[in-house]
Amino acid sequence: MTETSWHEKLRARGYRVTPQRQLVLEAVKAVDHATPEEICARVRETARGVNISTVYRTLELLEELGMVTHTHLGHGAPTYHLAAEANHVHLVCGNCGEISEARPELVRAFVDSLDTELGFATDVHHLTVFGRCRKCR
Amino acid sequence: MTETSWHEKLRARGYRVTPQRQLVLEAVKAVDHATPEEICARVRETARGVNISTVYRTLELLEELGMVTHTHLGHGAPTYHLAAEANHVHLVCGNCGEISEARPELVRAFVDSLDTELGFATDVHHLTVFGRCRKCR
DNA sequence: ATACATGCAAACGCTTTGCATTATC
DNA sequence: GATAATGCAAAGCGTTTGCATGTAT
Repeated sequence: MTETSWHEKLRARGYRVTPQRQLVLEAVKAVDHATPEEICARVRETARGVNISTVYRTLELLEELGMVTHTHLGHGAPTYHLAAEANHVHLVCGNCGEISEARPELVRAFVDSLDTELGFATDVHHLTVFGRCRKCR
Repeated sequence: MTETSWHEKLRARGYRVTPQRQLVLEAVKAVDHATPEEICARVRETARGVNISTVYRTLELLEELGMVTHTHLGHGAPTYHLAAEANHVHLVCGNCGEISEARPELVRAFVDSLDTELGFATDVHHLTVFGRCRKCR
């Protein structure tokens, strides 16, 4: 998505283009798999502060617009990343905590069967698989 | 698992068999997919109270012993159920909130491929798939 | 000028922790 | 009797909300 097109997307829905919203989106691009706190910290490295509640409100908005998605990788805060880059699945090791990614091809058959057999449309972006990695099993 | 065998399992590890621990396990059996609060409430229907912090400590213990597992079905508190009954996968609709279950056969090929290709041993009990149900897509 | 967006602080829901008391072993 | 488990209350973390102020349109 180009710079101008998402500005228009905001305005078309009655939302405004603000520095904070641009900064948060930049931070999500820069720091993949970042928590709201981390995004807030990242913004503060380059610009004068953005409030944590603004970060939450902005992430909610960006998610509604389909620009970012979030995933729960552990017990704590969720992590956000660009929707465009979210075509993989996360594997989280319950023992060592390592987070790896599985290529989308590995998931396709599973997603297809949920669709054809149950009519369920999987949100692959949001899919996280817990278990044990090669080293820890 | 028989009544006596899990008592021995507790004692073998230096844990004690207490009324609270038995009540919490009974509640997990009785109310499938219950949150800690719900488990606490359920116990209070039949017995004199169990403190919420004891419920948390007990669920952690039962999970460590491999007797119960938990899953995050939404944004709120996790839900607990018997590990023995956890051979299905949860499908959560992000629109209407409906929670359904997929038979383990539908997941097997996916789990197998993660195993053979990446050496990752999936904890099927913990797997929750977010998306849109038939009615909401 | 008119909303919408922000910052701040307070409240929130869920969970964990410290410590004195109680109960199992 | 020794030690683990409980209850209680306070604190913790992540998140949401109300409201006055600021700012994009």
